[in-house]
Amino acid sequence: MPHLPAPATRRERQREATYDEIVAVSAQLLAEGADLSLRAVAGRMGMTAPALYRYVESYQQLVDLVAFELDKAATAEWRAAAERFPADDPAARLTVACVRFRQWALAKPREFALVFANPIAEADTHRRELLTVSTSGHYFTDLLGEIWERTRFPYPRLDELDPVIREAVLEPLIPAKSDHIPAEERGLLWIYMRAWSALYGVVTLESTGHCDPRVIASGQLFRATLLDWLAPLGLDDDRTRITGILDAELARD
Amino acid sequence: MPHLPAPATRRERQREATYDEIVAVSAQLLAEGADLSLRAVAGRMGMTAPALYRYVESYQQLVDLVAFELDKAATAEWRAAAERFPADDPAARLTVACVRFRQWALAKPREFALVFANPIAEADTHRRELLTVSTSGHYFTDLLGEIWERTRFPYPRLDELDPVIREAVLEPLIPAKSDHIPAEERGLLWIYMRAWSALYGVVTLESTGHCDPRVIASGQLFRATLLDWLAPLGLDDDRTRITGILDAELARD
DNA sequence: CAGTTTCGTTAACGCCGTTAACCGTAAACG
DNA sequence: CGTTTACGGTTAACGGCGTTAACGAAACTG
Repeated sequence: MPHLPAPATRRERQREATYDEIVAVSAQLLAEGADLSLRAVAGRMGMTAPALYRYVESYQQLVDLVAFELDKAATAEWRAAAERFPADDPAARLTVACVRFRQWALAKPREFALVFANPIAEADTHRRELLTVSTSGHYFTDLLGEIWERTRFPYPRLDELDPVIREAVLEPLIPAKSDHIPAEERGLLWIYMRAWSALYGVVTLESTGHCDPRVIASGQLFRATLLDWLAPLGLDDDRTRITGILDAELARD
Repeated sequence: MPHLPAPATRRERQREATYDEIVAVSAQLLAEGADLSLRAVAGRMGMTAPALYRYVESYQQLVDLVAFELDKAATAEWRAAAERFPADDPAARLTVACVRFRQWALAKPREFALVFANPIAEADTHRRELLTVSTSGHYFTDLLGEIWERTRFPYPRLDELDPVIREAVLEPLIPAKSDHIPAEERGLLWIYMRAWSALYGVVTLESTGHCDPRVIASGQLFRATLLDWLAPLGLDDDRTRITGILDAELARD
């Protein structure tokens, strides 16, 4: 689905194709356990390394590009899996998406590290921007919003929030991100941050392996973390149903 | 405090000193923002890179060694700060230790990544061992145990735990770790894992910068995460007092 | 003292990111 | 249409990396 109508000139089409190939080859390298390097990518494309500098201005930018695309592709996978449940059941969808997120992180720890554990320096504005356009972030935020529309779970009013947090939810770094949420409801974003922090924590812990492998294999830590969030999201009534979906999804490998 | 009485022979003493210098120089390099490399370490010691192979069998092992020692040193710092509160106030000590852990992670993200975000492959037994001897892990476990001795907060009985988790808490990977906890009380370790996962999550999120910098600066995400754990640890009565300590410690930079 | 182990050296291999100089060809333009 | 420009590639080279091999001196051991 080409959202950009038609890249007009032939050169631009070719260039776009080369970008796609760079990403594809990079993903392939990572999947094989090799490490991502300009020379390896170029080599597999039948080019020499310096040629890649026509497309990317540094190794770090290649990493960023690949990370962004991996995030996009992975999110599409989770979304597809979640859509086994109807659109009016966002709680079920979020459950499935979280499990798939974890399974992706466990199955592809190198990719996960690239996308989610890649350190971003304080000053680096460019990479921060990429972060705020994160596809997965948008998806999880949307699901949380849809849940709220149904359960109306409580979230802090703006005047209850710490001033700095208030500012941060009112004017996110990239405006486009949450334009659709009216100012009075921005307290929702605080819930999102807190929930994301919990999810991120347990998944990163497991994906990087800083944990007893048996505990990881059991999935209990992840399960318990997710269940803790049913109540805050107003899903107490759905508890047994969601738990069933969660366990079924975990069992699916 | 040399726990090994006297390294006996002169050679062994020299060797030990060289190890210490390797670690010291490595820490120095990291602190300067340079990256850790065999050549850089060797160079600064007035040696050539291959010489380091007499002490370490690979670059990864150098990283592990340095990570272990950084963890030890950092834990000593947090412990020293926490000991501003008396031994019979483990809740206050844990609060301070957690804040100091976070501040260390924010001030030295490279060191934090080395110690806590370094991916450990499933199969790699050697590195797993190092992990289970983690100094910081011991310290936090101990503090949690001391809190339990006072508040007797509830934890799952062994027969309530998932069988895999039961096995994991009964026979930790390295036995020496929690010998002092009687079998019936091993459910405590489950609480430890859950709390550690939450702490690890928010600190990793902040340290790697995958977050709005203003949110990080405010410390609110971290604060909220910690406060959520007061109730489960039976510290509801101490809530205002602990909150005060937490805020004071956060304000201390 | 002779023999052996320990700890360092130099040289070299094959990677890596990055830069500079160069060149054919495809697009853009008068 | 021919000319010019800019794009997308090349080769060569620099400095840095982890790692191995061959070698030597100095320190311990009997």
